Parts: sequence; structure tokens; C-alpha cells
Amino acid sequence: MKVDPFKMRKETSGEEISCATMLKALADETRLAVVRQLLTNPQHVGELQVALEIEQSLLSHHLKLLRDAGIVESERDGKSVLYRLASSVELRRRGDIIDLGCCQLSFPSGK
Amino acid sequence: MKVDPFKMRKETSGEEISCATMLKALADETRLAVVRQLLTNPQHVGELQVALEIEQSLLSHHLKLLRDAGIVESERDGKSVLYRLASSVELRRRGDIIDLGCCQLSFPSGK
DNA sequence: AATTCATATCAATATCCATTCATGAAAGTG
DNA sequence: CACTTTCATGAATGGATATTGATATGAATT
Repeated sequence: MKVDPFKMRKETSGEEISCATMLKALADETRLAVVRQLLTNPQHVGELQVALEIEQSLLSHHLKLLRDAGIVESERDGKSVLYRLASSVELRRRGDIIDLGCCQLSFPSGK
Repeated sequence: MKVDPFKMRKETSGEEISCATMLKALADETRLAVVRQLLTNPQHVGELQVALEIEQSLLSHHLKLLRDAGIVESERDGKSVLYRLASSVELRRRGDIIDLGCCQLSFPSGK
């Protein structure tokens, strides 16, 4: 699985993202579940789909929303696409706590 | 301004509030502004209205949402109603950082 | 280049949420 | 009590967001 940084899609470049926007992106059970998954390790869309048990199309929409909010990044990996926490988020991460700049989120279990 | 704790409205009692629910409550510029105001000190609805410059009715709706999410509490104070951060939130507070249990929010300025 | 696999996007619908307006309720005032 | 002040609530609206099914794209495989 080779990674070409120039192929990394970062929807963050340029636009300013408000705290409310990021919170809106996270304020959804499905998207929180995605972030919880990616907190463990980067995963392909297919893996996320199996874990979350939702329609492929729906997952894709949620992933785009998370990308646009600058919370996750994606990268093509052969036929698949690999998703991970955005580097800016990953950089400030401390264990199960992710730092969005405006706020930190911890993930006790499933609440 | 006397405070009778037994008259304190806590919409939190009983119901479980998920992280997504609390984040949804905060994922709005208006409601973030309310929380920022209450971070300074408890305030009456009228004061909040002046600060936020929005319709009384609209503010009331947002306040109810924040109450239901267990983020703020209200208490009648004569003709007015005084709002403050929920005690559970206030207890865990550290400066400009509020702790919702599932997550902490800091408020740099206006982002 | 045709086919298959994995994902994204489009179009349509359904559901939710913010806002406004009109009204109601609680407390103080004359 | 009638009236005012202060806030809450309900219904109605439009706009945003979620969900689905169908189709498009891009990469690998044959």
C-alpha cells in the first residue's frame, strides 16, 4: 500500500472551517461511528461499510461530509479508497482524544 | 437575586443524552454564542437577547434545545429567567474549556 | 477494450431544523 | 383586577440534511 502525498485529497485547503461546522459534521451517530473506526486505524470504505452496516452510497455521502469538514482524509489504494483521520487532527491526537482545534472529543464507548 | 435550587429546571433528570445529541445542540452558531455568553456569567434571557441580537422567540427555542441537551439550566428570577451552564458542565469546567463528558470544547474567539 | 470491483455522484424523496408569527403563562405594578 | 413585562409554546414555513436507488467513474483484471 504505497502512499503518494500528492494524491492525498484534502478538502481543507484554503477554506476556513468554523467550530460549528466541524461540530455539525460530528453531531451524527453514523459519522461518530466512522471517526471511532478511524481512531483505531485507517480503513478502506469497504471495511467501514461492513463495520457500520449501512448502504454504500450513504456511507460515501457521510465520508464526503467528513472530508469537507477537514476531519478525515482519503487516498486511493488500488481499487479501494483508504480513509484516515486528517493529518491536522491526527497530529494533535492524544490516545482516544482527538483535537479539532476548537474542541477535543473523547470516545468513552458508544454514547 | 435569590436562588432556590428546588426550582432549578434540569431537563437532564432521567433521560440519557448521547454525545451526538449534545454535539448537535452545540453545532449551531447561535447556540455556541449562548454558551460563550454563559461562560462569562449567568445571564437573563433579556441580556442574552441583547447580546445576540435575535428575536425573543427564536432565542427561547434555542434555549429550550440547550436545556433539553443538558447543557444549560434555567431558574426563574422575578419576572426574568436566569440561564447558566448546567451544574454538571460547570463542575467539570476548566477556564474557557467546558467538559460535556463525551467531549471538551474550548472557545478561542469567534470561529 | 471489455469486464469487474470499489467508490463516488446524481436525482428524487423524506425527514429534520431554524425561523417567524401569534398566542399563552407567570410574575410584578398601578 | 386590569395591565405590563418577560419568557415559553405551538403551528406553519422554507431550507437544509439524510436516505435511497440508479448510474457514472476509475483502477485492476481478463
